[in-house]
Amino acid sequence: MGQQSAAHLGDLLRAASPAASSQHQELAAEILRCCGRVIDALSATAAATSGRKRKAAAAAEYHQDAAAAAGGGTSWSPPPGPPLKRRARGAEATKEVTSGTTVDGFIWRKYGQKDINGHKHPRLYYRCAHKDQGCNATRRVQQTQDQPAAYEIAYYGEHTCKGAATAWQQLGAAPAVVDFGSKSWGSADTNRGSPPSMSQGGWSPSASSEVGYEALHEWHDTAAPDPVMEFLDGCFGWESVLQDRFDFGGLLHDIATFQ
DNA sequence: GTCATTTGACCTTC
DNA sequence: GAAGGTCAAATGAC
Repeated sequence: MGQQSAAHLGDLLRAASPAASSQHQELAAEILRCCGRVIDALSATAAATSGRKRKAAAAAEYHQDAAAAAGGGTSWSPPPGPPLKRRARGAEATKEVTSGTTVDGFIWRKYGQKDINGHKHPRLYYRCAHKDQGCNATRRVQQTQDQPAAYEIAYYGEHTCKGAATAWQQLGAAPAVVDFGSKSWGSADTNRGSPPSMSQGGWSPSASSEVGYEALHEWHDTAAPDPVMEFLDGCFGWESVLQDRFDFGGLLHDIATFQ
Protein backbone atom coordinates (compact mmCIF):
# COMPACT_ATOMS: atom_id res chain seq x y z
CA MET A 1 0.00 0.00 0.00
CA GLY A 2 2.86 2.31 0.85
CA GLN A 3 4.48 1.51 -2.45
CA GLN A 4 1.32 2.33 -4.36
CA SER A 5 0.86 5.51 -2.37
CA ALA A 6 4.41 6.60 -3.12
CA ALA A 7 3.88 5.98 -6.82
CA HIS A 8 0.65 7.95 -6.59
CA LEU A 9 2.52 10.80 -4.93
CA GLY A 10 5.02 10.83 -7.78
CA ASP A 11 2.21 11.06 -10.31
CA LEU A 12 0.57 13.90 -8.39
CA LEU A 13 3.82 15.84 -8.18
CA ARG A 14 4.38 15.45 -11.89
CA ALA A 15 0.82 16.55 -12.63
CA ALA A 16 1.03 19.51 -10.23
CA SER A 17 4.24 20.84 -11.74
CA PRO A 18 5.23 19.19 -15.01
CA ALA A 19 8.55 20.96 -14.86
CA ALA A 20 9.26 19.59 -11.42
CA SER A 21 12.83 19.52 -10.37
CA SER A 22 14.76 16.30 -10.44
CA GLN A 23 14.92 16.66 -6.66
CA HIS A 24 11.19 15.90 -6.42
CA GLN A 25 11.52 12.95 -8.72
CA GLU A 26 14.44 11.62 -6.75
CA LEU A 27 12.49 11.97 -3.49
CA ALA A 28 9.57 9.97 -4.86
CA ALA A 29 11.95 7.34 -6.16
CA GLU A 30 13.65 7.14 -2.77
CA ILE A 31 10.30 6.51 -1.05
CA LEU A 32 9.63 3.70 -3.49
CA ARG A 33 13.05 2.19 -2.83
CA CYS A 34 12.45 2.33 0.94
CA CYS A 35 9.15 0.51 0.52
CA GLY A 36 10.86 -2.14 -1.54
CA ARG A 37 13.53 -2.69 1.10
CA VAL A 38 10.94 -2.98 3.87
CA ILE A 39 8.94 -5.54 1.90
CA ASP A 40 12.10 -7.54 1.15
CA ALA A 41 13.07 -7.53 4.82
CA LEU A 42 9.62 -8.60 5.95
CA SER A 43 9.53 -11.38 3.40
CA ALA A 44 12.90 -12.67 4.60
CA THR A 45 11.76 -12.56 8.25
CA ALA A 46 8.55 -14.44 7.47
CA ALA A 47 10.44 -17.10 5.54
CA ALA A 48 12.91 -17.63 8.37
CA THR A 49 10.15 -17.92 10.95
CA SER A 50 8.08 -20.35 8.93
CA GLY A 51 11.06 -22.59 8.39
CA ARG A 52 11.70 -23.25 12.05
CA LYS A 53 9.06 -25.88 12.63
CA ARG A 54 7.23 -28.31 10.48
CA LYS A 55 3.89 -27.05 11.71
CA ALA A 56 4.88 -23.48 11.12
CA ALA A 57 5.95 -24.43 7.62
CA ALA A 58 2.62 -26.11 7.07
CA ALA A 59 0.86 -23.01 8.25
CA ALA A 60 2.96 -20.90 5.91
CA GLU A 61 2.05 -23.24 3.08
CA TYR A 62 -1.60 -22.89 3.94
CA HIS A 63 -1.06 -19.15 4.13
CA GLN A 64 0.36 -19.07 0.62
CA ASP A 65 -2.45 -21.22 -0.74
CA ALA A 66 -5.05 -19.05 0.89
CA ALA A 67 -3.36 -15.91 -0.36
CA ALA A 68 -3.20 -17.30 -3.84
CA ALA A 69 -6.86 -18.28 -3.72
CA ALA A 70 -7.72 -14.79 -2.56
CA GLY A 71 -5.93 -13.27 -5.51
CA GLY A 72 -2.58 -12.50 -3.96
CA GLY A 73 -3.75 -10.94 -0.71
CA THR A 74 -1.70 -11.45 2.41
CA SER A 75 -4.34 -11.97 5.08
CA TRP A 76 -5.53 -15.45 5.89
CA SER A 77 -7.81 -17.29 8.22
CA PRO A 78 -7.29 -20.55 10.05
CA PRO A 79 -8.48 -23.69 8.32
CA PRO A 80 -12.19 -24.36 8.72
CA GLY A 81 -13.49 -26.78 11.28
CA PRO A 82 -13.84 -26.89 15.05
CA PRO A 83 -11.20 -24.90 16.92
CA LEU A 84 -8.45 -26.89 18.53
CA LYS A 85 -8.73 -27.29 22.24
CA ARG A 86 -5.11 -26.42 22.50
CA ARG A 87 -2.74 -24.81 20.03
CA ALA A 88 0.26 -26.85 18.95
CA ARG A 89 3.58 -25.88 20.47
CA GLY A 90 5.51 -23.61 18.22
CA ALA A 91 2.39 -22.60 16.33
CA GLU A 92 2.56 -19.46 14.26
CA ALA A 93 2.71 -16.34 16.33
CA THR A 94 3.78 -12.75 16.03
CA LYS A 95 6.26 -12.10 18.78
CA GLU A 96 7.76 -9.01 20.27
CA VAL A 97 9.86 -8.21 23.28
CA THR A 98 8.95 -5.00 25.02
CA SER A 99 9.52 -3.06 28.17
CA GLY A 100 6.21 -3.39 29.91
CA THR A 101 3.36 -5.37 28.46
CA THR A 102 2.40 -2.51 26.17
CA VAL A 103 -0.96 -1.17 25.18
CA ASP A 104 -1.61 -2.26 21.64
CA GLY A 105 -5.06 -0.81 21.03
CA PHE A 106 -7.00 -3.92 21.83
CA ILE A 107 -8.85 -4.90 24.96
CA TRP A 108 -7.51 -8.17 26.34
CA ARG A 109 -9.11 -10.36 28.96
CA LYS A 110 -6.97 -12.65 31.04
CA TYR A 111 -8.13 -16.24 31.02
CA GLY A 112 -5.25 -18.14 32.49
CA GLN A 113 -1.90 -18.15 34.16
CA LYS A 114 0.63 -20.93 34.31
CA ASP A 115 4.00 -21.58 35.88
CA ILE A 116 6.32 -22.65 33.10
CA ASN A 117 9.29 -24.94 33.49
CA GLY A 118 12.54 -23.06 33.46
CA HIS A 119 10.85 -19.70 33.94
CA LYS A 120 10.89 -17.82 37.19
CA HIS A 121 7.76 -15.87 36.30
CA PRO A 122 4.36 -17.33 35.38
CA ARG A 123 3.08 -17.12 31.82
CA LEU A 124 -0.11 -15.12 31.37
CA TYR A 125 -2.79 -15.87 28.82
CA TYR A 126 -5.11 -13.27 27.34
CA ARG A 127 -7.82 -13.35 24.72
CA CYS A 128 -9.58 -10.53 22.95
CA ALA A 129 -12.42 -9.09 25.01
CA HIS A 130 -14.57 -9.29 21.87
CA LYS A 131 -14.56 -13.08 21.80
CA ASP A 132 -18.36 -12.90 21.81
CA GLN A 133 -18.05 -11.33 18.34
CA GLY A 134 -16.16 -14.38 17.23
CA CYS A 135 -12.74 -12.79 17.59
CA ASN A 136 -10.26 -15.54 18.43
CA ALA A 137 -7.15 -13.42 18.86
CA THR A 138 -5.08 -14.36 21.89
CA ARG A 139 -1.81 -13.26 23.33
CA ARG A 140 0.69 -14.87 25.66
CA VAL A 141 2.81 -12.75 27.96
CA GLN A 142 6.01 -14.02 29.50
CA GLN A 143 8.22 -11.89 31.67
CA THR A 144 11.80 -12.51 30.64
CA GLN A 145 14.24 -13.88 33.17
CA ASP A 146 17.32 -11.85 32.43
CA GLN A 147 15.47 -8.55 32.08
CA PRO A 148 12.64 -8.32 34.64
CA ALA A 149 11.31 -5.17 32.97
CA ALA A 150 11.05 -6.88 29.59
CA TYR A 151 8.13 -9.01 28.43
CA GLU A 152 7.98 -11.44 25.57
CA ILE A 153 4.54 -11.16 24.01
CA ALA A 154 3.25 -13.63 21.44
CA TYR A 155 0.12 -12.88 19.46
CA TYR A 156 -1.97 -15.68 17.99
CA GLY A 157 -4.82 -15.39 15.55
CA GLU A 158 -6.23 -12.31 13.93
CA HIS A 159 -8.59 -9.72 15.32
CA THR A 160 -11.88 -10.11 13.53
CA CYS A 161 -13.83 -8.03 16.01
CA LYS A 162 -15.43 -4.76 15.03
CA GLY A 163 -14.25 -3.00 18.16
CA ALA A 164 -10.70 -2.49 17.06
CA ALA A 165 -11.60 -1.22 13.61
CA THR A 166 -14.26 1.17 14.81
CA ALA A 167 -11.94 2.55 17.46
CA TRP A 168 -9.60 3.75 14.76
CA GLN A 169 -12.44 5.22 12.76
CA GLN A 170 -13.98 7.04 15.70
CA LEU A 171 -10.70 8.72 16.44
CA GLY A 172 -10.64 9.91 12.87
CA ALA A 173 -6.93 9.47 12.38
CA ALA A 174 -4.51 7.04 10.87
CA PRO A 175 -3.95 4.15 13.26
CA ALA A 176 -0.32 4.96 13.77
CA VAL A 177 -1.06 8.26 15.48
CA VAL A 178 -3.85 7.23 17.81
CA ASP A 179 -2.97 8.51 21.26
CA PHE A 180 -2.86 5.41 23.44
CA GLY A 181 -1.08 7.38 26.07
CA SER A 182 -4.24 9.24 26.99
CA LYS A 183 -6.95 8.14 29.40
CA SER A 184 -9.06 6.56 26.67
CA TRP A 185 -8.42 2.88 27.23
CA GLY A 186 -10.90 1.15 24.97
CA SER A 187 -14.63 1.38 25.59
CA ALA A 188 -15.74 2.67 28.94
CA ASP A 189 -18.50 0.13 29.39
CA THR A 190 -16.22 -2.84 29.07
CA ASN A 191 -13.22 -1.48 30.83
CA ARG A 192 -14.43 1.07 33.34
CA GLY A 193 -11.71 3.51 32.39
CA SER A 194 -8.82 1.35 33.45
CA PRO A 195 -6.01 0.14 31.26
CA PRO A 196 -6.60 -3.09 29.40
CA SER A 197 -5.06 -5.89 31.37
CA MET A 198 -1.77 -5.33 33.10
CA SER A 199 -0.58 -1.79 33.13
CA GLN A 200 2.88 -1.85 34.61
CA GLY A 201 5.33 -0.37 32.20
CA GLY A 202 2.70 0.72 29.75
CA TRP A 203 3.43 2.61 26.59
CA SER A 204 3.01 6.15 25.57
CA PRO A 205 3.72 7.66 22.24
CA SER A 206 6.86 9.64 21.84
CA ALA A 207 6.41 13.37 21.84
CA SER A 208 7.96 13.57 18.43
CA SER A 209 5.30 11.50 16.71
CA GLU A 210 2.33 13.12 18.39
CA VAL A 211 3.46 16.70 18.31
CA GLY A 212 4.92 16.25 14.88
CA TYR A 213 1.65 15.06 13.48
CA GLU A 214 -0.29 17.97 14.97
CA ALA A 215 2.25 20.47 13.81
CA LEU A 216 2.15 19.10 10.29
CA HIS A 217 -1.61 19.20 10.32
CA GLU A 218 -1.64 22.75 11.53
CA TRP A 219 0.80 23.68 8.83
CA HIS A 220 -1.07 22.01 6.05
CA ASP A 221 -4.49 23.18 7.24
CA THR A 222 -3.43 26.70 6.45
CA ALA A 223 -2.40 25.80 2.94
CA ALA A 224 -4.80 25.68 0.04
CA PRO A 225 -6.20 22.16 -0.40
CA ASP A 226 -4.99 20.32 -3.41
CA PRO A 227 -4.54 16.68 -4.41
CA VAL A 228 -1.01 16.53 -3.12
CA MET A 229 -2.04 17.82 0.31
CA GLU A 230 -4.95 15.39 0.44
CA PHE A 231 -2.58 12.58 -0.29
CA LEU A 232 -0.11 13.68 2.36
CA ASP A 233 -2.91 13.98 4.89
CA GLY A 234 -3.53 10.28 4.64
CA CYS A 235 0.13 9.42 4.93
CA PHE A 236 1.41 11.35 7.94
CA GLY A 237 0.79 8.43 10.23
CA TRP A 238 3.22 6.22 8.32
CA GLU A 239 6.01 8.61 8.98
CA SER A 240 5.68 8.29 12.74
CA VAL A 241 5.46 4.51 12.51
CA LEU A 242 8.73 4.25 10.67
CA GLN A 243 10.46 6.90 12.70
CA ASP A 244 9.50 5.69 16.16
CA ARG A 245 9.11 1.95 16.04
CA PHE A 246 11.14 0.55 13.23
CA ASP A 247 11.79 -2.93 14.51
CA PHE A 248 10.53 -5.79 12.41
CA GLY A 249 8.81 -7.65 15.22
CA GLY A 250 6.84 -4.59 16.16
CA LEU A 251 6.23 -3.72 12.54
CA LEU A 252 4.79 -7.14 11.82
CA HIS A 253 2.45 -6.70 14.73
CA ASP A 254 1.54 -3.20 13.59
CA ILE A 255 0.67 -4.56 10.18
CA ALA A 256 -1.50 -7.30 11.68
CA THR A 257 -3.18 -4.70 13.87
CA PHE A 258 -3.89 -2.32 11.00
CA GLN A 259 -5.35 -5.08 8.88
C1' DG B 1 -25.58 -7.25 40.87
C1' DT B 2 -22.27 -7.29 37.32
C1' DC B 3 -18.03 -8.15 35.51
C1' DA B 4 -13.03 -9.23 35.54
C1' DT B 5 -9.57 -12.03 37.59
C1' DT B 6 -7.83 -16.09 39.91
C1' DT B 7 -6.75 -20.79 40.11
C1' DG B 8 -7.32 -25.76 40.12
C1' DA B 9 -8.82 -29.16 36.92
C1' DC B 10 -8.99 -30.89 32.54
C1' DC B 11 -7.46 -31.55 27.78
C1' DT B 12 -4.02 -31.85 24.09
C1' DT B 13 0.49 -32.24 22.37
C1' DC B 14 5.01 -33.97 22.49
C1' DG C 1 3.88 -39.03 31.62
C1' DA C 2 5.29 -34.24 31.54
C1' DA C 3 4.38 -29.80 30.02
C1' DG C 4 1.69 -26.27 28.10
C1' DG C 5 -2.94 -24.23 26.94
C1' DT C 6 -7.79 -23.62 28.06
C1' DC C 7 -12.00 -24.03 30.79
C1' DA C 8 -15.01 -22.73 34.30
C1' DA C 9 -16.34 -22.25 39.17
C1' DA C 10 -14.97 -19.36 42.89
C1' DT C 11 -13.62 -15.01 44.37
C1' DG C 12 -13.03 -10.11 44.60
C1' DA C 13 -13.64 -5.33 43.01
C1' DC C 14 -16.56 -1.81 41.69
